Amino acid sequence: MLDIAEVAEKSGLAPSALRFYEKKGLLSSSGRNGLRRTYDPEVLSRLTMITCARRAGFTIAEISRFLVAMPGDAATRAKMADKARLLDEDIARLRRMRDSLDHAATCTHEPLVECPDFKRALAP
Amino acid sequence: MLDIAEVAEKSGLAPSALRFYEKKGLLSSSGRNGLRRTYDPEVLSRLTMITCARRAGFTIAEISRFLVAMPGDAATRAKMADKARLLDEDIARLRRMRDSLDHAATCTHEPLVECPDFKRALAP
DNA sequence: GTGCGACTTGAAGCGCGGTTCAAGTCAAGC
DNA sequence: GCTTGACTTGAACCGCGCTTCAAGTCGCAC
Repeated sequence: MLDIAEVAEKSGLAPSALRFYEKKGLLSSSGRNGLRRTYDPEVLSRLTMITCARRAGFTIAEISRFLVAMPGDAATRAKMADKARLLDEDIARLRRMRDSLDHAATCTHEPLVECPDFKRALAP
Repeated sequence: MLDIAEVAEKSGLAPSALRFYEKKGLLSSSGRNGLRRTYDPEVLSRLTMITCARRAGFTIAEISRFLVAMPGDAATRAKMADKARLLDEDIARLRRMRDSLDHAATCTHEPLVECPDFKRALAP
């Protein structure tokens, strides 16, 4: 069993964030030692997932809905597939942005914002 | 010349957002008709860029720094290249998240969060 | 000249994702 | 038993990216 400081250190999250996630239903401490939360080591992989999902642009509320999903929950499954398609669009957008930035870093247009290559890449 | 309502409609942004961007230095109205802002049609492509950059995760402050970049500004160029490399990481993360969601949509593990395939995809 | 309505301003408010703070509780070491 | 210090709580606060609101100003039609 881990205490909150250990989980914070291993997950890279602040203790306040862990308590915040618990209040929001993303996380549960597995028990208490007195007042103090104790955590099953398994929470670490859950936190990895949560952090990854957050960085992919999911809100706390979305993540908490997905984390309770069961195989029989067709509606949630469908939403996951929908989200995957939205991520496809995000990925395409980020790729264009990256290519524009790569171009911008060497382009000699003055001012940069007027470069036709730069603009074309961003406004398909 | 366009007025704020026209720019709002064509750009898909709220008039309040246009005023907000102007206050933050991302945008400038080209003049006034009395009190009212008038816009050069060229702002539309600038807004397209801004919206794209926002959706790629850039903050207002970052975008405004990039938009004033000149070819001679080596420091800003370098930052653009750095940002492009960060986007590479974001893109990789989003791809993993998308693949996990695609898997999750059909996986029969109970509960889903325990599926080893799902976890492996998210925690490389 | 007198409405009307779409604009103007600054200030306040909101949802998100937390952090910070004050006050209190508890386990462990002396 | 008493201190110490890491935890606990709820409430207040923060930065971001806007939106909303109240009060005021203007162009234009009548």
